[in-house]
Formats: sequence, structure tokens, C-alpha cells
Amino acid sequence: MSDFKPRFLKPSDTSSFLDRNDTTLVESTDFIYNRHLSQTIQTQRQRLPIFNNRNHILYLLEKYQTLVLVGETGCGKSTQIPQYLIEAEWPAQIGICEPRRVAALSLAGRVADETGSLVQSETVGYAVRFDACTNKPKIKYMTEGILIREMMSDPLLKDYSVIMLDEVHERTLYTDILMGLMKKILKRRRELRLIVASATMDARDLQTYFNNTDDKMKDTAVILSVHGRQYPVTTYFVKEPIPCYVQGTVDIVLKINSSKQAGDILAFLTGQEEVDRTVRLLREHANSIEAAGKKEKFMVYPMYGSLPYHEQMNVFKRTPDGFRKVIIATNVAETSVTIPNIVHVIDCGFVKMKWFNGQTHTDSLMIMPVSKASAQQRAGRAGRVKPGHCYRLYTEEDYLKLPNTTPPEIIRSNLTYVILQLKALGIDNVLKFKFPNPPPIENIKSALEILYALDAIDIDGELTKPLGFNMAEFAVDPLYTKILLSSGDFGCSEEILTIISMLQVESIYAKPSTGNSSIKARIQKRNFEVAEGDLITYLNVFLAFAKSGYGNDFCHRNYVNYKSMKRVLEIRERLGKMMKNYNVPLISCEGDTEIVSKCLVMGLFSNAAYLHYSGVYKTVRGDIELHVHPDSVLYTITQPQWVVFCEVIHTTKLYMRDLLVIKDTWLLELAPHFYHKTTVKEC
DNA sequence: GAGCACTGC
Repeated sequence: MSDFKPRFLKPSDTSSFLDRNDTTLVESTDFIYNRHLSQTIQTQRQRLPIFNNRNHILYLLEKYQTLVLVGETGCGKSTQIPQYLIEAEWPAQIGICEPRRVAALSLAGRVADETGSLVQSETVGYAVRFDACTNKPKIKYMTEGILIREMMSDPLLKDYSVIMLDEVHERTLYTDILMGLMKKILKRRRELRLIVASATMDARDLQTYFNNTDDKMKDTAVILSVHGRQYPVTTYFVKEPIPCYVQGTVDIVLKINSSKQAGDILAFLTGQEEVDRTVRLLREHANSIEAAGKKEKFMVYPMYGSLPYHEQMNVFKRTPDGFRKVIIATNVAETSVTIPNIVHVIDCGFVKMKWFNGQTHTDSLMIMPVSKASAQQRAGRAGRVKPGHCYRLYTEEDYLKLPNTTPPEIIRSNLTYVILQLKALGIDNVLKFKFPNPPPIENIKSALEILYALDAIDIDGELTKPLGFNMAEFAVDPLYTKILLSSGDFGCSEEILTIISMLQVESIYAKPSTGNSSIKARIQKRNFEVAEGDLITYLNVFLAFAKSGYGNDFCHRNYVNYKSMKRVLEIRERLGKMMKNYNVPLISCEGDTEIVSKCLVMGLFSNAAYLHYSGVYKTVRGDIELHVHPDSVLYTITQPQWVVFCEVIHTTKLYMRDLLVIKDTWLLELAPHFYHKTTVKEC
């Protein structure tokens, strides 16, 4: 196997890899080595590829309402266009929406440098969750959710003259919602301008989508392409499909390593288990190469989201002289983390994706083929420092069959929170909302049912006052908001605040990947476990953390993730303030776990399961077979008769996560309406 | 016995 037929990309694809890269500037989350620090900032700005298009962009924005900008990584679109607009004296604010916090922060920092101003000044600022600018900067970088929030108080975005949606090709949940909302706003505010920045080939679709059909005389949307700065990347495909991409990755790494080609290697796989397995296999080879005293030595590092922080940092460290670096990563390395000095990329051609199923109300993690856009993005990771190579573990024929773009998140997501927010923005009939890609009707129906059961909407689908409106304003899942807003009446709001905050953060427990300490970690975790289940266990962990004085040493001793706990504190304080705003008294029930559990059922009642005599759990609605997730404290102890859960994830089986032990009588006592309710009229 | 990646005043 691993018989590669080298070939260049087709002309239509090569554009992204053409130009020489001699200045590396911040573009989105990508970092940053500036070889031309000695040059003036103005000279540096003028070297960017987008500079040649400066006047054309300004002209197009005079003439058209929507500019679809196809700009490849490194062209400077996210930092330069806002500055061009300010220089051309466009009035009011320029708002730029980014899918990730780090992108908003680093872009604001870069533009502050370039304009010789401070971040959070009158010129440049940013707004992300828990960290907003108070003034109104001329150029404002923000995360997507922030702009949606702002629409709630300012539906026509009157503070802005231009909105730029960045990284649209990623098609995040909020990108799609913002596109739908912007389409509406553009019709009502003809002087407003929208820039839709995408790295890929969906430009035509975007143009068609934003063209205002009321305006039959002329187009209101226009496309402009700007080339990026990348070294050429030579792409190779396998001649025949390969049976196993883990083995395939190992083989290619060894083959590159034994060839004369220098440079670090980055391989994309779909999940932690695959990454760990590949790392193990490759380390065996690396050890035997070293033991044999051969020259081609290399070091292998894993990279994935749930890896402890100090282990993640390994991928940025220099390897000792004479060692090549090999990084085996999940999709984190595609957009969120940029690993420097990569020359060879290996792409398995697959990605793990979450899909929500509205009929069963469950999420599934599925391994799917990547899109062409993704494959291109992965390949581009090889061309940042010098000409690179991308080895695709699939045939060219299969590549051509891939979809152009990743299936938008909105068609595969739980829509409860989205619909709540749309309704708060005055979109009464969600079915008529012009999504760029409409989500499946079952998912909308399922969301409306849950919202109705939670009392957030009435039988006509209207938001209830005040509960529904309050729920739309809280930045947590509606199920949890319901619990938070009920907790005052139950007299346990302090405890609930803690539990909900703990649920906002992944990986409370540190999970070392090495054998010895991973066993210790598991033993330590037992200390906090209680028979009432995971949610009360989280409460225990937090209380112990608080008692220790919120210290790092406590976390270290108990294998609790300190960074996560600090985030919990941050979120807890924020949510606490919001509770006060809604006049929910902050009181403690002083250890009465039954009160806390009952309050949790106020939101989780629809996620109830009972232990079937066959020994597995079944959902109360629908009798779907469920299992306790191995991470749950209930996995190792006698399984209780009745539970509610926060989440179901379908991997090898349907697993319930974050469980709470309940009594069946509570369901009828606390949610009598739910198990015999009718469906909402809108469906 | 199992854990794609983001995000929200």
C-alpha cells in the first residue's frame, strides 16, 4: 500500500497555494512570526495581497450592499478591510464577527498595533462573552453570539454602517443565523453594508442568497476574490482506497521520515482513540530507530482538545537536534490551533461530527468524509513556512465526490436555544425564516415541543412573559435556565448556580494520559462521588474546592482541572449577577440534596429514564434503550430505578451523561403537564 | 469502559 502518485492540484485549486509568503501576519487565529518587524507598519500593510484591491473593495461597497469576499488565509482581509473603511471615512461602527474568541481578541490586538492605538480604545475594541468593551470603538471585533445579543436591543443594528461576517465557510450555527438575520436587516436598511468573507468555493451560493430579489433591476450582491499568501503545496492521492487510515498514517510517516525530505509532519485523524493508537505505534518505530542508531530520528506527540494543557504545549516545543517532529492531531489542528513549521500534512479524509436527531432527541457522534473545503484547509497547513506536501489517504476519485463545504451546523443541531433567540428577536414563525440551509423540520418540531414543555412558549408558539423572554436572555441552555430561575422558589439557588456552572465547562477532572497517574486520578475522583449521581458529585467537588480557598494545589492533589474550575468561578459569578437581575434570591438549602434534586428535575424532566427489568435503561418517552456512560459515578455502583440525564450521546451505544437519581413520583409532581401534553400549533 | 471542534453580557 501507500503507493502515491504525486500530482499537482488542478489549476482551479492551485490559486490558494501560489503566492510567496514573505510576511506572516495575523489572519484569524493563525499566529504570527513577523519577519519584517523592522519595516514600518504602513509598508507591511501595503505588502499584503489585499492592498492591491483596496480601492476596488471600497468602490464595490459604494455600489453593492453585500460583498462576498473569497479571501484565502493570509491575504489580510480581517485586519485590513476595517481599516480601509475607517480611512475612507465610513461613518459609525464597523463590526466584525468571528467564530472563535481568540480570533476576536488577537485581531483586535493586531489592528490596535497597526493603527497605533490601544485595544479597547475609541478606534479598536472587542466584545466576547464575559468580556465586552464598554465604549463604542470604530472597529469592533466580536464573537458571533454577541451580535445576536445586540440585535435584541437594537434590531436594525443602527450603530453599525458595515458588518463583516468572517470565516463563513466554517458554517457554524451562529454564522447561519446571522446570515438569515442580516438578510432581513439589509432589506430594511439600504445604507447598511455586509461583507461575507469565506475561504472557499461557495461564493456563488452566497451571492444568490444575499441578492435582494425585490430589486429586480440589478444585483445587490457581488463577489471578489483575493489571493492568499501561501507556498505551493503538492498534493498526493492514494491510487487505490486503503483499508485502514491509522495504519496508512503510520506507513506514510515512516515513508516520509526515511526519505530525504526534511520538515515536521502533521497528521489529521478523527478522534482521541485513533490519535493515541497511532502515537503508540509510531513511538515503537521511533524507539527502534533510535536504538538501532539510525540517523532518521523523530518524536511523536498527540494533539486533541481534551489533552491536559501541558501536554498540548509539547507540540509547540522544539525537538532536540536531529529529531523530526511528528504530530498526530484531531480537527483542533485544522482551525483552532496552528502548529508552526509544518511541511508535510497527512489527511485521513474523515472527521468526527455531532448530529442531532430530532426524532429521538439525541446527539450522535459520527465519522464522516471531510468536505473539499476542509481538505483544502488541512493541506494549507503544510504551506506556511516553505513549499509543502499533502498526502491524502483517499483516491482522487473519492476527493472529487466530496461535498464542497461541511454540512452546516444548523442542520445537525439541537435548536431549542436558537429558536428561543429567534423568537426573542421577533421571528415568530421560525418555519418561514430564510435560513441559508433550512434545518430538518423534525428538529424544529422537537425544539418547539421542549420549549413548550418548559413553559418558554405558549400553545400558539409565542414567547411567554416573563419566563420565555428571560430564558432567551440567559446565555445557557434553556433547560438549565429553567432550573436556575426556579431555584429561588426551591430555596437552593446557591447550589443550583454551582451545578449549572460546573455543567458549562468540559473536563472538570484532569485525565492524565500516562498509566500511573491516570489510575491515581480515578481513585481521587472516587472521594467526591455520591449515590445521588454526577450532578450532586459536581456540587461536592466545587464545595471542596471552595473550602480549600480555590487553590491550585487542591486541584493538583485531587486531579481536578484548575483552569476549568477558574472558568466555573467566572461563569458562576456572571450567572449569579443575572439571577439577581431577575430577582431570584441567592439562598442555600444547607446540604438538603433532595431539594436540589427536585429543582433540577424542573428542567430535566423530559430526560427521564427508568431501569428496565432487562437490566438496561429506557427513556420514559419512546422507550429508547440507554446506557450509563462510563464516566458517570453511577457506572460503578448499583444502578438506581429512576434517573434524569443532561445529555445523550450516541457513539458505540446510546450513553446518558451527567446523571441525577430521582424518584418517579417527582416527575408527576413537578411536570404533570409534560407526559400528556399536546403538540404546539405551529407544527 | 470511552471522550470531534467551537460558542453565548
